[in-house]
Amino acid sequence: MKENLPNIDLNKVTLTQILKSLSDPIRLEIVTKLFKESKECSCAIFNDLGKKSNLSQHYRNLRLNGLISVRHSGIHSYLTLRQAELDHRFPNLLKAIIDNWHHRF
Amino acid sequence: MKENLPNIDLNKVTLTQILKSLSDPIRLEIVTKLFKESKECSCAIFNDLGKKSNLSQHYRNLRLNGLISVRHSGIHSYLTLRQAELDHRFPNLLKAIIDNWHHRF
DNA sequence: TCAGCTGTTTAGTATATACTAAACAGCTGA
DNA sequence: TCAGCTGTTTAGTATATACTAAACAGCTGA
Repeated sequence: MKENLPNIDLNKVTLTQILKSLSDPIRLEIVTKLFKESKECSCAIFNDLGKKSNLSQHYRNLRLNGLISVRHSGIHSYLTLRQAELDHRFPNLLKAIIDNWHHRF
Repeated sequence: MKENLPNIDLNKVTLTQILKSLSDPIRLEIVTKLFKESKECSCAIFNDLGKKSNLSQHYRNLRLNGLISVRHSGIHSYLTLRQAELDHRFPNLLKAIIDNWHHRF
């Protein structure tokens, strides 16, 4: 049984960490997709964004920077955007970024 | 007479460029200070943030990513946050980031 | 005129980042 | 049981980044 890693304490996550994490197009895409789904999603839905080994590192980055939590169940991994917690620590930030997602290119 | 460089066309600036530029603590500090002053500022007020050669590169980064305009006059350079234009292209983004500036560390 | 000022550019370095390929770990249906 | 699946980790690479020191450009007051 694969252990679920504990969530990062958001009180230790800085604004610049969040901005840097989301300044990568693939990570921004993942987070935006999770936001729009507004529920836990299997990693499988992101496979069109790149190689699995690369995506896995982006999941790790997002987890370590407090943006997502990761749950392992059976063969799959499931990602959840930590939206409520992020809104609590960084009010309006996530929404403002995602609302401007259409200018990502 | 030193030429003033033309401003970057904000329509060509992407969301990820903005986020990456502001993910650096020094640049975030400069932009926040310009926001709070809400007027053109001499570079001199940022000299406590680091070496001049390094700061100059950060000014360049901010200019190339559409965040500031730079005016040269006599011996000094003056920086202006392109707030209205940024708000037009990226609604609410700048404010949301600066409002969370206290969590930069 | 020119010493001394502000800010920029250049060259160089150390570190971080994004990516790939390959090996790997863990799970599950046949 | 085990082949084949999903996703992770490791090793390696190419590029980007942040920084410094030193040279430089342009301006100006004495």
